[in-house]
Amino acid sequence: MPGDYYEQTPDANVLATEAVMNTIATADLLFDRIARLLRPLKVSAAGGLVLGILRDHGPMSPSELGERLIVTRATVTGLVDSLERRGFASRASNPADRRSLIVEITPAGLTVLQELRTVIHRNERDFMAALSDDEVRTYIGLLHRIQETVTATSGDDG
Amino acid sequence: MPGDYYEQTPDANVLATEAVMNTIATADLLFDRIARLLRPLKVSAAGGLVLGILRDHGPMSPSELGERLIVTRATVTGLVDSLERRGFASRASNPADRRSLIVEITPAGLTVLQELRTVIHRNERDFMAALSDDEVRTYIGLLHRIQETVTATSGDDG
DNA sequence: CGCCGGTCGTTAGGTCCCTAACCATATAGT
DNA sequence: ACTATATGGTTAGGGACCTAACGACCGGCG
Repeated sequence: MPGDYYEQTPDANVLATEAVMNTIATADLLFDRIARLLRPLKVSAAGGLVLGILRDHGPMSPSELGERLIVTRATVTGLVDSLERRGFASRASNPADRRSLIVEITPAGLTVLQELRTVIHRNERDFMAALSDDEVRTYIGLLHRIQETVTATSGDDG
Repeated sequence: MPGDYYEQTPDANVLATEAVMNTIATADLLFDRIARLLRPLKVSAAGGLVLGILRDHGPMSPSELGERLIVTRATVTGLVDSLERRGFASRASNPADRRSLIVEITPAGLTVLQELRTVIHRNERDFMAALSDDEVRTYIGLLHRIQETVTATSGDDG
């Protein structure tokens, strides 16, 4: 079914197409499973990511959060709004720069983060259960090389 | 940076975690590149997917489209709305079942689909350029096995 | 000192996706 | 035949993401 997308085009490279489609399909599957696991905890996957960064690297500005998450500042505004609403993070003004803010994880945030990590770890192992450790290592190596290639590709649409 | 998410939890399996995080990161990267390539054509990645299915398998109901895309009927409503607005697809009523509709690709849709496929194929090859054919085959094989495992995982959050 | 470009966070508006609820229609069970 | 249930598409509402533009503020340069 992924093949539905790209067929019957003269310069089609079926192998590359299948690889790309399957990468996206697999990630969607994993992301969906993780989102379902997190739902009872009232945190989104992105929200959990923010909490993890905040806990592991300490309070920081929305801009820095955006850089680490690789999302725009506008997106961070929404994510922090959501976390603040639920009491998992808080915003404080930065005395050193009146333009900027400092986002911090709250005690409630730390608690939920711990639960979240426990739940996810338990399942991640299951997701990769079909692969041996060596195969997982090979898999990760291939992903890294693809990432490098894609990152280097500025995107020639001509 | 993917490691930021899942650290310092007793039962952490670093290898599995890294595999999951990298899968999602790689897919995000690929998806983003594809979305950028498509933007000038005024079609979203999802919209392109719909056009491809419509062209390769003929007119069909929104429900069937949803099954093929693995998205809900509600999502299909929005996608078809968007395609219809741009003149790339059309809705007709199904004489055999008055509840249901038949979605069809228009000539303009066929044109844009052809452009879209050409642009994407050219780039897909580049994305996988760092890997040999054998490596791509190995990669696809690993993805398939992960997909099967994850699909089989009902999601035990206990 | 004053201006001017750059950065900070937010808002506005848009897309894709979801769940839940709705109405219209179809079909099965009695 | 009539009712119960299931299915088809839409709507309503929400979340994560984007781009573009805004007001507030910082820093450097003349």
